[in-house]
Amino acid sequence: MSTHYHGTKEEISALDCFIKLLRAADSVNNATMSQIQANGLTESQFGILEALLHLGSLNQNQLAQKILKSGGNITLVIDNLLKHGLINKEKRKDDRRCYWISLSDKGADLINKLLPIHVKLITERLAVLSPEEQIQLSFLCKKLGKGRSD
Amino acid sequence: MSTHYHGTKEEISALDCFIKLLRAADSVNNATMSQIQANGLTESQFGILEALLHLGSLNQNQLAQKILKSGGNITLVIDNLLKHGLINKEKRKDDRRCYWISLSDKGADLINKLLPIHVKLITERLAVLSPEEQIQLSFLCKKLGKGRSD
DNA sequence: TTTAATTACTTTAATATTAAACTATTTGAA
DNA sequence: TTCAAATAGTTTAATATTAAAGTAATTAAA
Repeated sequence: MSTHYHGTKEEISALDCFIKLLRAADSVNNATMSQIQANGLTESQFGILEALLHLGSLNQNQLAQKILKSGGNITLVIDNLLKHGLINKEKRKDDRRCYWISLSDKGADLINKLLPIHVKLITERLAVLSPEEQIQLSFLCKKLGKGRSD
Repeated sequence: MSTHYHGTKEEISALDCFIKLLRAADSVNNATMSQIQANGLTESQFGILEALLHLGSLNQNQLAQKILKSGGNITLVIDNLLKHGLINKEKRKDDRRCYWISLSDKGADLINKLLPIHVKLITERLAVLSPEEQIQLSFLCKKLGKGRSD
């Protein structure tokens, strides 16, 4: 257990920071999952409903960029949301390559019901940090996110 | 686009912080992916090889806890690593419910080759933060991770 | 010692996820 | 105008992921 790779101070600090970052993100995210699952949704499905609520009708490409998933993935998740009657999908008249994806009444009801609880869960979880600490964390994360390759 | 849910200041701050946290974690993580994929591994496979290098032989339960995945998932990923000849799996003599999972020579060579590059990629990515900022971020993330439900 | 509870792992069914190859449509350039 | 390139979405093949139900082995309790 001590023959393997050992890093410099810089590397140890970076790795430590990285693993804590992953765990923290995972941890807060997990706090929202039981709510979502209890309502028969997956995380991706919830993400799409949320985007549609905030942004109105979108095509699949726009959704893919919003929730950072591949086009093929969106096709499938949209399909599952359709099966559950939570969204509408209609071919655009002005560009027949695209579809307008929008919330159905049922979908709008559901996401409007879930979102306040979702926000509350996240807020409670983040409340272990003071307002100043939250601003600090946002700042540091923003800096890290800058290197995005998409 | 303005009929939907609007939160309190506290909620807005928490949501903003949360989304940035997710994006940052995703972003740094993605920086390591091409290395891993270019060597024919998935992220989970890499995680298991890494754990085995650091900790020596483990059973599947221990691996599941290490990489925070379900037991069923471990069964599958172990199976795929076996197909690639990267690990060994042998029934324990003292407890025939368990298996010892360990690195094969091929697996050890691979992870020993990849890990230094992996560490370098993460360190470079984290270098946008000063040492003090990294300590700050670790501290804040640790606080957030405390609420883990596992 | 026999049986009940626990533990380790597997299997199944459903969904997710991606890259890559593909179809259909639109746009733009010769 | 015509055809090449770009764009939107689908499909396929491979892997991941989980919860829940199932099998096998061990432990503990009656």
